[in-house]
Amino acid sequence: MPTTPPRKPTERKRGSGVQFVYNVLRDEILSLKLAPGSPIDEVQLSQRLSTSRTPIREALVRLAGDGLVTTLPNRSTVVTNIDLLNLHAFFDAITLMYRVTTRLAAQNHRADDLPAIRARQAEFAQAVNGQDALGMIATNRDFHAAIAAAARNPYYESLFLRLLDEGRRMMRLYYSSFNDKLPQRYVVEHEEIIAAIEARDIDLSDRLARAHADQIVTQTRNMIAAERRVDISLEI
Amino acid sequence: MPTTPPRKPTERKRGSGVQFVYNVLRDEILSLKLAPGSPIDEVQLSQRLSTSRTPIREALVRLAGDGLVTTLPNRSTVVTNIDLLNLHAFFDAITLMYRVTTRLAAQNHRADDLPAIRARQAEFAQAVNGQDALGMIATNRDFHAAIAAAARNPYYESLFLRLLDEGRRMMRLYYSSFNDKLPQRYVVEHEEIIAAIEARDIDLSDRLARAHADQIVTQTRNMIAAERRVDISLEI
DNA sequence: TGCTCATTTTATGTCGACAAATAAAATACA
DNA sequence: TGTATTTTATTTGTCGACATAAAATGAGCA
Repeated sequence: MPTTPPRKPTERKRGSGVQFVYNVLRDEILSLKLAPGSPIDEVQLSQRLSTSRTPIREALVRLAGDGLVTTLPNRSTVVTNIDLLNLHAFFDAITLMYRVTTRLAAQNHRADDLPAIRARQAEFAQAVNGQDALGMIATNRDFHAAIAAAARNPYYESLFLRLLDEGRRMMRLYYSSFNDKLPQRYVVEHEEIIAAIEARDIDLSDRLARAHADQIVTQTRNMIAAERRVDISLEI
Repeated sequence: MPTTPPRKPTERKRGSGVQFVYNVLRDEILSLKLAPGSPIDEVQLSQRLSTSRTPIREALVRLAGDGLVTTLPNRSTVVTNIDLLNLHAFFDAITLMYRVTTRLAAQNHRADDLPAIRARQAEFAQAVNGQDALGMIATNRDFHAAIAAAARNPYYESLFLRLLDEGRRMMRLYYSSFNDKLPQRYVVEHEEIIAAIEARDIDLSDRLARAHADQIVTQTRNMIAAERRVDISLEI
């Protein structure tokens, strides 16, 4: 992948400018190519993406709505940094969303939802088999996003997507301490979840989702704790 | 209250323009002064609020992030209309948020949270005693928002606020069929909730919040059903 | 009269520029 | 040398204008 986004100097359809900027920035933020806390220079960005400041600003406002950037009045907007103080709130919320979306998917899914979910699961399994940790994070997100779509509740879905993105950033941040032994266990759990959804077993779906979420939360916690110990030992 | 917003032709501090426009539009949308589905003319708005189109657009983007307006590409942005198809999803989500925020408030509230909550409850009781239905809706929102703030989970809080606002619009929409006998019952339930939070009784808080939410959902459902019958009879 | 296509019109998306506010630098002073 | 104050510079917030896309209008024709 080239590090510079694909662009042709002044050829872009009307109306796609903002979307383009939004997508580029969003991707760079989630992939930590833009570090948390780093300031965003509007002029520099407008030059890099060869557009005026107006689409940049609009994209930034949207990203601020997503919580991905923070706008300081009259000062630079910065990439929202990951606060380790509210970790508990994050884990609590994402666990609940895992459960609720899976439950509702078992209840509300329609005929063509399952193929979509299975397709995401196939990509996930492929990433795990290929020992592609970053790919696993992304495909895991897509898998659960597909389930959330089948749950047919846009309120839960939007919060869940936001939390999954936040989790993706966190995972990337602490990726260095990943042991790289990607657990086949997650693949199995995903399969069980699919089966429960297909059987429309709401209670089982809930229990599986809860266990799955606890798994992920525990591993993430361990990752962060390990990294923190390294930080501390480096500080001293 | 004057129907035109307070403004002085060209005197406004730098940076407050967007916030001002955002607040005015938000209030007008939530109070149904701007009807759901009605288009928003940027030029007309810029003249009415005596500002340029740029702050208007930025405010509209923010409102779109809140789900209060919907932007149709290359076409007018319209006030998001209340879809009665997803009512089930709405009630499901708001009930869960009532429960979760109350639970967590019981668990996480600090010393100065309760006075704030009690202040909102006093306003609520006053609105109920004064048979001020619209005031009751607004103060009820603020009461539960205060509880959500004490719950110390920004993810739940933001979703809950969004749902409460959406509910406020729905209530206003069907206000005509309100019986105007404002139930003292809600005041009592609020008092019980406060007591449970203060006692840090998580299970009781959850049960009370659930019952309270069911009350509100049931009444709202009845209101809508009654109004719908009227609609149907008018159509025939 | 009714339908299709060209034209006009209206409103949005984007642009470059100016003004104000904050940060940075430079100067004055103790 | 260190601190306070003025000056400069950088960056954001706002503005008016132009370009373009979709809707509204009107002309042409069957």
